[in-house]
Amino acid sequence: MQKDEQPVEPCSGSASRAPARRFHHGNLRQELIDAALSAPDIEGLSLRQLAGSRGVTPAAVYRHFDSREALLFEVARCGFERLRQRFAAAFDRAVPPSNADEACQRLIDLARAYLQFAEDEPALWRLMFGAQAESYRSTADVHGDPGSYAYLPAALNGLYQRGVIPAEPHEHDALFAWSAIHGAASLRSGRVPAALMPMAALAHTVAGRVIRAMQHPPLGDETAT
Amino acid sequence: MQKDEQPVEPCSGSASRAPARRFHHGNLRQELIDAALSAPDIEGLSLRQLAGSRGVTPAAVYRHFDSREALLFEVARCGFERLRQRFAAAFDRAVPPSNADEACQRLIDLARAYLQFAEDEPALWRLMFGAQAESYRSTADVHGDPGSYAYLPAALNGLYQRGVIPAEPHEHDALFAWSAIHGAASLRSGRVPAALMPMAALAHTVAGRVIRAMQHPPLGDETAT
DNA sequence: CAGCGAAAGTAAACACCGTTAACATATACT
DNA sequence: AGTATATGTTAACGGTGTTTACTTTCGCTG
Repeated sequence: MQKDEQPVEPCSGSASRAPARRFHHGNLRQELIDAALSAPDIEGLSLRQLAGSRGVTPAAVYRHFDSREALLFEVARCGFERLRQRFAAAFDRAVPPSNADEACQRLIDLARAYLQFAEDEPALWRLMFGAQAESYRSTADVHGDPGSYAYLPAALNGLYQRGVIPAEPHEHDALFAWSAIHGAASLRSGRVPAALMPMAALAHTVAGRVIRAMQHPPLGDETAT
Repeated sequence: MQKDEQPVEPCSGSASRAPARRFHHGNLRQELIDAALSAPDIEGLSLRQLAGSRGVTPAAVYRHFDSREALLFEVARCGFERLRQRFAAAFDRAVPPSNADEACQRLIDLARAYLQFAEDEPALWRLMFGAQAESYRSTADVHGDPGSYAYLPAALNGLYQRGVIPAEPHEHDALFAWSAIHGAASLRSGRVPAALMPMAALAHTVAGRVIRAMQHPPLGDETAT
């Protein structure tokens, strides 16, 4: 039950202008989202502060969103859109992969994009995948939006087509790959010292091992298909 | 700057007694922790409700904790202790591993314990590893407490000693294994349908593939050590 | 056993929060 | 011009974490 329904919007990005304007300043909804997007602690944001930062009363927010929750939901949607764009940029670097190395690199790039996103926008990342995240990605797929989830299976398929992995990838393979990458990002954004391994190396390590894991039949099933 | 400093306590477990007692009911601190431990949404808990549920005034809480945050911190500590106990139970089933299969099984059991914990106590899990978790595990290692983090490297060492994996495990190996398992738990406690794969199968799949990944040199480094 | 200090509770207040209802104003259309 | 609507404001409600000042009980020591 959203109140505005603007058709998705490019999730702008240019935030923090002068808050002063008189009565109708015509652009509040997006300004609120933008301000939230660039807050150091999105989930901890107070609706009143947020409104105040745009030079507006708390109640004004309710002309554009049903609740604080609904606002954060929209913010999360923008986050997923940003993530999708990063995936697209990383993925389209080499489509289709012309050889095995390129197919591998594509998965590595995907992992790197994911990890980099978590590092670049930790608050947004926490909003999207954190504790209460379920409510913010309820409408969407595992990734928040089916569009961005499609990249991973596609990358795995590329590995299969280029002969890097012997078997056509299953759902389990995607789940495992996704688990490893997501887990790495989770740990990195948590307490694991970021300096322990540079981002690119981490992406390479994780994606590389995921590939290695898929190159052989599962444990306890030595008879390959 | 904790106020009580009771020497760790076994993190009891027996919760929810009758709230009625007069003035000094002698056991409040632990009762508060226990009540929080078994709340459906620990992070969303209101200090006032919590106090009320134990038949006590909000201000009484401050005789035992510096703040709500400090209370949740103690709750998280209990969570990490419970997790450690589960690890211990899973791990000690076969120490030392007498053959390769047992060494593998040990890692699988560890993964299973981790996943099972996330499923059994989702609220506690979210508190420990969720959005604001950093503040709750600040004193501890990646796991919240060095004791529980030691199990994973030990299991990997077992794999090496039994010849399942060719190279002595590095920090990277542990990080990768931990990432995959933690990621799987994260996704499962999130939106990935739990019914997609039964717990035991998931643990087997994830741990199995982690092992497979470690059985061969990293990508781009075909020359084994 | 009396008395006293510390421990552990209460009561009342503060500032802040999300949310709502009633009201005010600027804009857009006929 | 005049009105409907979108978009603001003001004031209030109940709930929150936290503090301050006061009160009661426990445990000790003379």
